[in-house]
Amino acid sequence: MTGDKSIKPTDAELEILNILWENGPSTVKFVNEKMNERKATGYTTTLKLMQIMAEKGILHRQRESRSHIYSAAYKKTDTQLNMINKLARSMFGGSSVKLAVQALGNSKASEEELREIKILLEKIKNKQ
Amino acid sequence: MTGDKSIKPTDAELEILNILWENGPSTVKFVNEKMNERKATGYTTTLKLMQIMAEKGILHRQRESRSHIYSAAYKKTDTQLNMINKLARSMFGGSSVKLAVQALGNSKASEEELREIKILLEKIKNKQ
DNA sequence: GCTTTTTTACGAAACAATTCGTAATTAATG
DNA sequence: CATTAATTACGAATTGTTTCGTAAAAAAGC
Repeated sequence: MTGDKSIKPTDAELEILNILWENGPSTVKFVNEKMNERKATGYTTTLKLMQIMAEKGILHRQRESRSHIYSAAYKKTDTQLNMINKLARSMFGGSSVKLAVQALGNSKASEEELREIKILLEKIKNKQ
Repeated sequence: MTGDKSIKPTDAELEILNILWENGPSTVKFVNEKMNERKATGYTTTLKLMQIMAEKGILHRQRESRSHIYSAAYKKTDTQLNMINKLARSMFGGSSVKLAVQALGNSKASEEELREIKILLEKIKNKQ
C-alpha cells in the first residue's frame, strides 16, 4: 500500500520537503540557503522546523562530522498520492478520478501531455 | 477568473462547507446535526466555527426570525479548483496536468469514467 | 590551548485552529 | 408578563505551527 496514514505536512514543512526531494540529503545550512532564495527565513527557524519534522518522523537525520544531514522519510510520489487522496476524500466524494477530471478541465494541456494521458488511459483500460 | 486568492478552508471548515454545499443555506442547528452524524461535536463548537467563517467571508449570514441562516460564499467547484491549484503549486511544480496524471495513475477508473475523460480530452484538444 | 566560527539545543513568543462552558438574547407558550 | 426553550455571543483553554533570541556545544584556525 501507498499508505493512507497521516502524512499531512504543513505549508512550511512542504517547502523543506521539496528542497530535500530535489537536492537529496542536506544540511540545515543548505536548506536554509535554498529557503532564502524564495523567502527570508532565519537559520534557527529552519533548524527548529527540521528538528520538529525529524521528531514527527517526516525527516531522517544522521550525524555527519560537525553537522547533521537530513533527508525526507517519504518519497515524493507517496506524499503526492497521500495528498491527492486526502483532497479527493474531502472535496470529491473520495473519487480521485473526479479530481483528475476537474484538474484536466481547468488546464491547458499541451499536445504532448494529451498524448501522455491517452497512453495512460490505455494502460488503465488494459489493467481492468 | 476562477480566482487564485486565498480560499484555504481548514479541515473543520471544509466539513461545514460540504454540508452547506450539499444542503443549501442552513441553520447552525441543522449543520450541527449533520456534523454529528459523522463525529460528536458540541453545538457551540459548530456555532463558533461558523461565526468565524462568516467573519472571514467564507460564509454569508442572514437573520431569519429567531436564528441565522448561513450559506457558502463560494461555489464548490471554485473551491475545488483553488485547492487543486494550491496542491499543483506546492507538489507538482505548478502543473495541474501532472497532478491529474498522478491521480489517474493511482485510480481504478471505470469504463464509464474512461469514456468521460476521453471526451474531455477531445474538448481540450479542440480548444487549442 | 585560546579564540572564533559554525552548528545545535532550548525556550518562549506570536499566531491561528479547535473546543467548550457560561452568559445573554430572543421569542414562543401558557 | 413570566417562564421556558432555543439561539447567539463571548471568553477562555487547548493544541499546533511558525518564528526567533540566546545559550550551549563542537570544531577549526591561529
